Amino acid sequence: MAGSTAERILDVAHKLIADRGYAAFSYADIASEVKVSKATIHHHFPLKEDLVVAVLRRHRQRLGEGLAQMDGAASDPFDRLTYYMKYWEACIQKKTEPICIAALLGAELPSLPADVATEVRFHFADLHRWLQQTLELGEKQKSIRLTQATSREADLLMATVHGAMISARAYQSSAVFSQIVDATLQRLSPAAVSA
Amino acid sequence: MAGSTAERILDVAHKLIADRGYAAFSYADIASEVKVSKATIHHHFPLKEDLVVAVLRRHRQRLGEGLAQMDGAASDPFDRLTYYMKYWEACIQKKTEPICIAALLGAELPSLPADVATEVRFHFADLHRWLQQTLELGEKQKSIRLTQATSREADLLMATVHGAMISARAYQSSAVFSQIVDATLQRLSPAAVSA
DNA sequence: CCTATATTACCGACTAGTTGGTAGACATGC
DNA sequence: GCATGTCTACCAACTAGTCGGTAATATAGG
Repeated sequence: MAGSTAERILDVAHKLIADRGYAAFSYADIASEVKVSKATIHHHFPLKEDLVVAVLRRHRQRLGEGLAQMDGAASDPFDRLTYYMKYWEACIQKKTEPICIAALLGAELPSLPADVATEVRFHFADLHRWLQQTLELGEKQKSIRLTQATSREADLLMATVHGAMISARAYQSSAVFSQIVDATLQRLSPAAVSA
Repeated sequence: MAGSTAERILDVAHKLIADRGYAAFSYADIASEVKVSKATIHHHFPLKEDLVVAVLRRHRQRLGEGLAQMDGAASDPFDRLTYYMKYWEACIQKKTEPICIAALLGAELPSLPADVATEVRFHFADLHRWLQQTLELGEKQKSIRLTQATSREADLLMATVHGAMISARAYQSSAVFSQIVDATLQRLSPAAVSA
């Protein structure tokens, strides 16, 4: 029950979006869970688009903060990537955030309202930027081994993680995700060329 | 206008699912496009679940036929994988089938009716089986280079392709998909170890 | 060949319930 | 007084799904 009503609405909305995507959750669902009336939700977020955009903005801001924090905590770019992936591994395992909502909404993109779609694309751009920068630094410092241009490697990495989230859903197990993360990190590690 | 009414319904349903996922398309959408009444669709597919299960079954059957055909046409497992990926690349580029509906529905899994979810998981299992068999054969014949057990490599491959489909949506360009496919094939190729 | 009987495919009109969204009233606190 | 937050009550539009009925097409049996 922590946080303001608006924040609790965002929390539940985030959870429901992660579960069902855009179309399959309703204001009524949120209302019953947050224990406020539907009208209250409309007071804070007049349109469904507004609500989902707000959820995505918060998600994107948190991502930005998290990545910045990671950049501060770990000097080695390889470690940064490791932390990023292990963070998601923990989320999926503990089911606190079983999938990245931007990945889910990315799949549904053609049917999303324009401003929601824009916000989803911002997330992809943000994540791509961080991944590319991290890979580039790692390549310079020789702590990451690449075979493609950093931009392409960033795309490959992002796709792998998103796909792994979906597979974890399909298999109803976080093990696939862990294995894919481990294999990916091993591929990027300069140490173990053939172990 | 080719095919029976039931087939045309399945065609449009498949297209709409690929666009919007499960919840965001309606019988009315199909009715207006196929130019039959809603009641007609219910006549052929009583429940929405039935319709989507039928779409998935047909999709899975076509996949099976396509893979079997590929196994017959190409003796080299590496070529088979190449054909598989290039097939999707063409679909995405020409927008004939902009995404694998099983991947999209995989992301929406927690909110799907049980029998639809089961059918989605069948698709994952089928594809995994074929990938693993192909990788295993390729490893034996030394036409494919792996660093993990074939089952894990199959999971990695599937996740990469699915994630690449979502990225293509987000970037509104098939280029990302092509690049990811090329990088992946290069990684699996035994020839160019470092080019 | 010619009825009688199913079966299939289709439709307009309907139902019960849900959807996102609105209007207006009532608190609470600055 | 006025802004903020919340509520009940409401709405039009849409949802999946049903109903009763019609036309056409088989499939019989005599």
